[in-house]
Amino acid sequence: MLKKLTEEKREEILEAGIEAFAESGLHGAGMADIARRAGISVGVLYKYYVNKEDFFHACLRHSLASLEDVLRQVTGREDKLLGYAGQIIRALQDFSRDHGSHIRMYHQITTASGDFARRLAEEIEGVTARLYTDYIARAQARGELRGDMDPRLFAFFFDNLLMMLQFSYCCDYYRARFALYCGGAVPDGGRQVEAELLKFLESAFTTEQAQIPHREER
Amino acid sequence: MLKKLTEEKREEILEAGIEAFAESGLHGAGMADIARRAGISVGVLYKYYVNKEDFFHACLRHSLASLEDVLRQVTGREDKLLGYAGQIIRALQDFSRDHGSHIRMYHQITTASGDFARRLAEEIEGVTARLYTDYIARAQARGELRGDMDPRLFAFFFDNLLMMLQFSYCCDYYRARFALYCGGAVPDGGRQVEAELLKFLESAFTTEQAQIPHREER
Amino acid sequence: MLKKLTEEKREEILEAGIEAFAESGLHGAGMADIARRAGISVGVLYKYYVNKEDFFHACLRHSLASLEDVLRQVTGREDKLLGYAGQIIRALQDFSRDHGSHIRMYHQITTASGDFARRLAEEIEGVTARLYTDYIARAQARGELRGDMDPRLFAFFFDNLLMMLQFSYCCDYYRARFALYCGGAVPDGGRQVEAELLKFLESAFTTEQAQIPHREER
Amino acid sequence: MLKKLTEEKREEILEAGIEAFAESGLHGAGMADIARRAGISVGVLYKYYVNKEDFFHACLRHSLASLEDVLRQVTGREDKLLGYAGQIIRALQDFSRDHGSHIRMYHQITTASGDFARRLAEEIEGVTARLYTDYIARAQARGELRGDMDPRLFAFFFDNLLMMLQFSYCCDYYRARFALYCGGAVPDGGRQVEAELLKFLESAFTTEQAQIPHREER
DNA sequence: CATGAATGAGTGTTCATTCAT
DNA sequence: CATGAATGAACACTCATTCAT
Repeated sequence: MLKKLTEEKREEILEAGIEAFAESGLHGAGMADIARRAGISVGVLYKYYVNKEDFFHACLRHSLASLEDVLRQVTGREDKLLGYAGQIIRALQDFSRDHGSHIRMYHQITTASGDFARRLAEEIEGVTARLYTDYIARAQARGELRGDMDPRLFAFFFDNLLMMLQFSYCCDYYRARFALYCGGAVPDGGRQVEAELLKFLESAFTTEQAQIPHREER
Repeated sequence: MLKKLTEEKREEILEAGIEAFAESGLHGAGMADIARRAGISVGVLYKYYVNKEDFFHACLRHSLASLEDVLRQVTGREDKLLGYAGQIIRALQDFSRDHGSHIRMYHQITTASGDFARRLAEEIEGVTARLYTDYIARAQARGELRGDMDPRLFAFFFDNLLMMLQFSYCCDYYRARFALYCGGAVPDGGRQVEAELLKFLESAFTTEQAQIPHREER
Repeated sequence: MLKKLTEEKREEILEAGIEAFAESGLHGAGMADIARRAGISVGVLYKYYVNKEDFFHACLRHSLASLEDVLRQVTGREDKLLGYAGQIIRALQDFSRDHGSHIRMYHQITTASGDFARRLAEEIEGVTARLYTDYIARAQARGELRGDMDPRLFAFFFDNLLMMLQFSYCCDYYRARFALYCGGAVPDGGRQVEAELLKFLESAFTTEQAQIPHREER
Repeated sequence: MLKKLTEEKREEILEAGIEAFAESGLHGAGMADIARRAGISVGVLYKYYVNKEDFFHACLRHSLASLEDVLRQVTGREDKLLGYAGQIIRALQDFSRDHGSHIRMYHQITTASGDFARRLAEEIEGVTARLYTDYIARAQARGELRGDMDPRLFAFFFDNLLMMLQFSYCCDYYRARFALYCGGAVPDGGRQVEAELLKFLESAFTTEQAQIPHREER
């Protein structure tokens, strides 16, 4: 669709869009503002993208591509859980540091509703959902993880913790919330957070409980 | 701030606001729409609330009050972790079912930025952050929980899992995401999710690891 | 649809719209300009009319109503052709003088195309087309008009002459064109034009030709 | 004004312009669209024509040239009214069939206003106005036409009927209007319309009335 | 010299907020 | 007091015109 735009300029425009959408959401971001950030005129946006929604999708696809790049490097090498999780955590921490606005945009996207939300969720989460579920199921089959868990739900919990970690690095609200727990901004480049999260995950994933405590109705 | 409004009408107005903000966010929700939902005129809104932001804050305070009611009932009785967590989970599941729009509004709020975000986070998360951190620290001191953990970070992880659970019950995006993991909507009234989450938490919180695996630089 | 607007203001708004559409056409006229002419804000227009096209149709209906008022007064009393035509001509001359912008708007409408044009033509011309055709057919049956004519086509020619007369009174282009024929603006309040047009029509409608001249292919 | 363009390309560009102006009017037609239709770039348009209005005038002059060609062939041979009118009608019918967009453009032009309208009217109608008025005056002097008419006004009525005929062949609105009178599209290549119009004209132009009916004030 | 990408003022439409009734 | 009509700034999107390549 793009012809004369250099790849560089194209990226600059998309990054400007991602920043705007990250700050204000799909509805709140203004095309004029995006153009100004990117150093172009509104006309250019409408030359290459049919409308705001189309441009938004282009930003999303652009961002997903770089996210997938990062994940590909990690998920190639099968590993023990701790190594695997540690690599993913550090990869996502890096991604958060370098592409905070992408994470913020994803977070904005989670406020979507209706069928639009469903399509976005599938587009964004589909890859990791399968990735994590499959890995965990395989590791469970190999006997590396506890047998008494539903791999799908545990994968879900795993991803939940990772998502919240990213949001806590990038989104103002979650950063403030993190500070409430730890009394300050994210410390020491995330080293300690990483270590504690790994502890948390290792125990959760590997320690089988003697028996499921029986609970009657609430 | 309110004078002649009956308490009943006041609640109706605030609930209408919460629903609107839950659907569309602070910026997206329309004052005229809110007035229509509440069966009043816009004039009334502006009589009792100076502007949209002020009204939004009133909605938030109203919602926080009912959330604190729920939590108070649970957190009064000190308990073993499993019992404690189980009670909270079920309380939040109930709250999600009965007040989905409140949860969705909280979620919308997490997209705030700047100092506004900080103040909101403190207002909303302050209570639970202290609650969870203190409980966990005390339980750890009693020797009920593992000693090799940072109680603040583990409280943070604990709250992360609970927040995501609530969003996964109430917000369209997270519901769709949950379906990607579990191949359908939230099942059996959340019984199974609750059970698995408790397993996850119990192991994470009680099982001490032999040694923290040493990791060099990324 | 209108509630608080006085009938007076409503008319003022519609007249402002008619003037704007008369000058610039449906596409060329600006809602902001119309609001300014009517002494209101754009918001009012959009409160009472869903969009520009809807407002345009309201203007058209308003204008057609006043046109039909004028025609009703004339066409009630059946008359000999000359009296009938004379009355219509004078009524339309009056209408042109008092509601020039309406005529100019009709003229703008004739530039429509596609199905939109068809619907407009039926809405605007349907009444007069039937009126004239029926009158002429009846007068022909009574033996007052020549027998060797197709009443529908002659009604069509009759209406053509009337339309052009109105345009020649109201539209700048046609006024200038009229001046080319008569060396000045429309003279003496249209008395002479009326007299000559009646002569033209009377002969055309009443004089039967000896034989239709036979013509072969072009 | 044109330099390197072949005559062929020049015509193609002007025809593309005429079609666009015919469809959408001076204001509505888009320069980019015109360039696309003509298979050139917008830059070329602005190389040879200073702006849209200038280009529009070039289109108009081009069209007038071909219209004058057609009229010249007819009006050379002086003839009796019926033959003269018949030739003109058929010539205009042919022109309408072959150059419908030209007629539609003329029609669009009639929506002009102010001094712009005056200049256009003189440019377009000047020729025929003089042509018809002179012919009729001469024929009247020869005793072929009725003596009790104003040749200028009768020429005006004559041209009115011809203009409307052309519009009724080419413009969507007038086509629909014609259908209201005759219950369908223009029939049989216009043969019947031509015959009836000739009847109408012959009687109107040749039959002298006994006395002008005296009319007092309305 | 042709191209068509870039510009940016202008248009239709929405919505927070005010204020006459 | 309550109402909801009126205001007007803001935003998505278009298109005549320019100018770097």
